[in-house]
Formats: sequence, C-alpha cells, structure tokens
Amino acid sequence: MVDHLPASDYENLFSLFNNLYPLKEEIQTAIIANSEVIKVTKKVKLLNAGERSNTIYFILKGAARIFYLDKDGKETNTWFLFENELLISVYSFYTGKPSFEYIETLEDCTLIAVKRDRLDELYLKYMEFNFSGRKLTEFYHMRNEIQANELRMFSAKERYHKLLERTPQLFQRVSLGHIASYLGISQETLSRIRKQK
Amino acid sequence: MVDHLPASDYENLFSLFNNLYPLKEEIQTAIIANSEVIKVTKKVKLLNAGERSNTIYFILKGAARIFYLDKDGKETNTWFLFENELLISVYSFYTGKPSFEYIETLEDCTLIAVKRDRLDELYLKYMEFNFSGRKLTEFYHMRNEIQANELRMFSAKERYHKLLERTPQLFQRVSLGHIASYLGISQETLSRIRKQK
DNA sequence: ATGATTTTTTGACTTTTGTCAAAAGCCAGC
DNA sequence: GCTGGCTTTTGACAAAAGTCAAAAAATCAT
Repeated sequence: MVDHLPASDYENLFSLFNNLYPLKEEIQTAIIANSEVIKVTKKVKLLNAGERSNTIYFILKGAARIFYLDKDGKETNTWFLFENELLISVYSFYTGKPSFEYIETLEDCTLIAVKRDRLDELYLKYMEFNFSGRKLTEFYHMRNEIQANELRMFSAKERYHKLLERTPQLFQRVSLGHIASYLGISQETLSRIRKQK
Repeated sequence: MVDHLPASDYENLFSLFNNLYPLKEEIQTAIIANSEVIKVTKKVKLLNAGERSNTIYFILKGAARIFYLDKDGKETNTWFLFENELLISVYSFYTGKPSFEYIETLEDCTLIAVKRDRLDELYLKYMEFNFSGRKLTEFYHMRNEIQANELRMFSAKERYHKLLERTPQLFQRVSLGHIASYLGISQETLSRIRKQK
C-alpha cells in the first residue's frame, strides 16, 4: 500500500505551489523527504469521524469524498476532490480536534501524503512556504464561500444546473446519490429535477 | 471621515496576529504606516457590486454585513462581522475581480483600513507575516465550511436554534429581516419559527 | 410625546422538497 | 446469459418553506 515513487510524481504539486511563489529546490527536497506517495483502493476511509485528521493528501490520481452522518445516520457529502486537489477535513486538520467528518476514496487513488506535524515544521522552517500556503487556503476558502452562497440563494433545481454547468465531469465520476446530499437535497428530488429538462 | 488615531488602536489587531506568530516591531510599524483608521456612520456602503474590493478592514468598533442581490433584486446577507473581525468581500478581494457582493455598515464603525496592494507588499516584504495570514485565512475558511455544512444538513428551525445558541449577541445587533436571509429562509418563516418555542 | 417609518408578525394559500415503499435499470462476477 | 447487489426512478402522500397582503409592534426624528 505504501509505495515510494520517483520525484517526478511531485511535479504537479510543485507547480501548484510554484505558480503562487517560487518554490526553492531546498523546500522541494524537504517536501519529498517529509511525504510519501501512497496508493489506496476505492472505498477506503482515509479518516473516520472521531479521529484527528493528521494528514493532508494531494491527489495524483483518483477521487475522494468528504461526508458526515446526520442525526438519522444518513451520509451527507460536503465535498468531492479530484486530481491536483488537496484533501483534508478542514475542521479537524486546522484545529487538531477530533473530526466529525469522514474522508473516503471514491476510486483507486494515488496520493501524496504529508503528516500535519511535518507540514507545520515546513511552514516554520521555510517562511516563504506560508506565502503559497496562504494563497492556496484563500482559494479553497473562496470555493467554500461560493458553495455556501449557492446553498442559500438558489433552489434545488438551480443548484443542480449550476453544478452541472460548472463541473459536468463530476456527474461522470460520482453517483447521483452522492451528488444529491452535496446539493443539500434528497436523491428523489434530484432524480425528479433531472427528468424535468 | 478619515482620522488618524494613536497606535494603541492597533493593539487588538496586533494581538490577533501576535497570537499566531510573533509580530516584529518592524512589521507593526509598517502596518501602521500602510493603513489608516477611519470612521464611518451606519448604512454606509464600503463596497458596491461591480467594484473591485481593494481594501481589507479590521473592525475596531461597530458591525457590518456582506450581502448580494438575488435575481429578484432581494438582498441576501452572507455574513455579519463585528469587533476584532476582518471584513472583506472574499471573492473580489482574493481575485481582484469585480465584486458581486456589497459591504455595508450596520452601525457607526471605527475601522482599520489596509489597501490590497499595500497588504500584498507587506506579505512580500515580510515572509513570516504570511504565517499569521495563513492561519487567519484557515480560521475564516473553517467558519465558512461550518456555515455551508449547516445550510446543507439542517432545517430552517435547526439552523435558527444553532445560530441563537452560538451567537446570541447577533440577535441583539442585527434585525431579523437580515438574519433570515443569512439563514437562507424568508423573514416570515423566521418569525414563525421564533414563535413556536 | 407623536406621527412616520421601519420591522416583525399573522393569515390564507401555493410551491417546493421530503419520505416511504416499490419498481426499474444497471453492472460485475459467475 | 443469469443472478444478486447497487443505483436510479416513480408514485402517493406529508411536511417544510415560500408568497402576498395586511395588521401589529417597535423605533426614530422632531
């Protein structure tokens, strides 16, 4: 399950950072030294509710979802992540407190995994690394805000059409049952919306 | 309207940063030199839709809201901010693109205002400033995520009770009409929920 | 205080979305 | 090609929330 691959696997991760602020060789080396490339099959839980999230993943290949259980024990998906995206349970990873969310792979995945304490060390040792870190956080923050706005402003039907328009690929890779709870509606309602037009 | 006040006004802002990473004297001086303390009365628009958000505000005193207009021209509030909180239109401030949101004061306010290009300069000149910047962004990101989750997971009634429990002061300072759209419900529904219990 | 706003509540009715149960469709493995 | 599990759709009904219009209550300026 753990598998060390050549540095070229880090290309996409590095260019993500590099586009925001030049990533020195030294930091690149440190990142490689403090991470590992892992492969997991689909339907594997990378984090369970109650556990502390202590790893951040960069998705090289595959897809994952973040969800939690509502009071009736039903799963509510809060996010789907794909290639070249960062995968964490925001609340638990940022606070170090036990998670209320689960992280589960949707497909067979290849991931770069960095432990939280290692990442913290990198941030403390290389201050300019925080520049890119800040920018990336801003980006994810923004996505989150758009999501919250849409949940507030739009009806189920409008949310569906917006999602379909923005990320049609999502519907190729994620089941409708999963997408429904992400949209904040029941699976039946989603099915009826889809039939309408 | 513009009013330069003594450095002691910066105390709360500095300690906010200082709690995350030591804020050198030099940076403190630079922040003071690159910002101004302003006073605005209530109901003043700090940002209009269509404009580019180029200022970040730290609220010393007062309250503000962020909202936008839905397709029927009705206001939807997305956030309320109070003392010791940072005030921006996330999307526009981060991307530099025209805002779809408005920022408006709810009360007479005293604010520390920093222009975006000045802030960017500070971030570039003082790399460790990005450490605190990252942490702060993480914090606001997290709040946003909680908000989105609650919009998805809970009914109007549950959202109201959660909000009342978490921030009862909000109801002291913000009208119910404003709170309703923040909760993603109509004013009438909020009124009925409140009567129920 | 008082009249004028503004905010909040109420009532009647409509629309949207949810729930439960069952049927249909799809797909992997034999 | 068949079988069993999973996903998606459908139907009937219930609950939640929205809309519109008007009344009541609270707040503000004079």
